[in-house]
Amino acid sequence: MTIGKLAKAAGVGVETIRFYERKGMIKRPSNRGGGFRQYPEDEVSRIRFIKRAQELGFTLREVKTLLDLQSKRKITGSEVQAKAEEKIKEIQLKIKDLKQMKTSLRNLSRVCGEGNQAIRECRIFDCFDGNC
Amino acid sequence: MTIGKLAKAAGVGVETIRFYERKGMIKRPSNRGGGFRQYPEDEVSRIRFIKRAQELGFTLREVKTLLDLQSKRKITGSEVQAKAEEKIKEIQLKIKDLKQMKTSLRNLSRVCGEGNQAIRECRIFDCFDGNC
DNA sequence: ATTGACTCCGTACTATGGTACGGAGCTTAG
DNA sequence: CTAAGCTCCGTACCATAGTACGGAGTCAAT
Repeated sequence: MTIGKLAKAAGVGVETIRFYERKGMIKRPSNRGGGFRQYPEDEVSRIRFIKRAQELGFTLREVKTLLDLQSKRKITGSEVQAKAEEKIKEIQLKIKDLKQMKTSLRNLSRVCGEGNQAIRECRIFDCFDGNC
Repeated sequence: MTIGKLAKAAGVGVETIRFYERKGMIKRPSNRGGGFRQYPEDEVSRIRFIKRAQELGFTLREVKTLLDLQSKRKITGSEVQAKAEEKIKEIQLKIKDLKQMKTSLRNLSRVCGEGNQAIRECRIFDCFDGNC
């Protein structure tokens, strides 16, 4: 498939794919005679993987390390395992932080929601400081 | 207090404060004769609020709307509440996705960890798609 | 064979959230 | 009074993650 088809199938722009290529996240195929990139069908899942991982809060740099795990075929399983465990720890921290945020926001919501009058006493600063 | 004192007290750089000023997140005082900004003590909590809200996943633009809510004294608590609830929903989705990803990485780790030989069959994409 | 759609490339531009620079003016301690 | 140190301002720069542009080449269909 051409770059345009790939982009459409993966739900991104053509330029995004060239951008990922420059970042070393996808390799350049260039089979077609005229210099046009010709991608295998399953490249779609690679792009989708990138987008999915991004949604989950990984930066492109981080996604690249995940992708590199998979593409180097010489490494041992325990190397992949180690990187995966590392990433799991990061994810656990992220979840913890997000839960903390949620609690703060709930407090804010609760305190501010009491009484539908104009606000006098909703001290947004205090809520975010953990004082309510 | 001068801009330097404020910056230090709030744990940010002087330039950051000028940046927030340009973004309309803090108003300019300029009491002192020589044109130097002279801030009231409690400006510190405003800056801290901005940093904290950012940590909680708000963009500066979003923080600004929260600050604007607070400075216009006419708004109802339910407006703040609604914004907070919206953010909570976003956070819950993120947590859900991260948990999914953690599971995927655990599977990846398990599958890849079996045998310390070179890898052939460890398919990271499949793991992220929930296929293992 | 020509047209229109697609692709090539480098470069420039966008937004976000700052950080750094440099020459000038102000302030304050000695 | 002088010198250090803080502040002024605009502007430029950084990383991240793309998006847009424009002239040239290519492909596919009529």
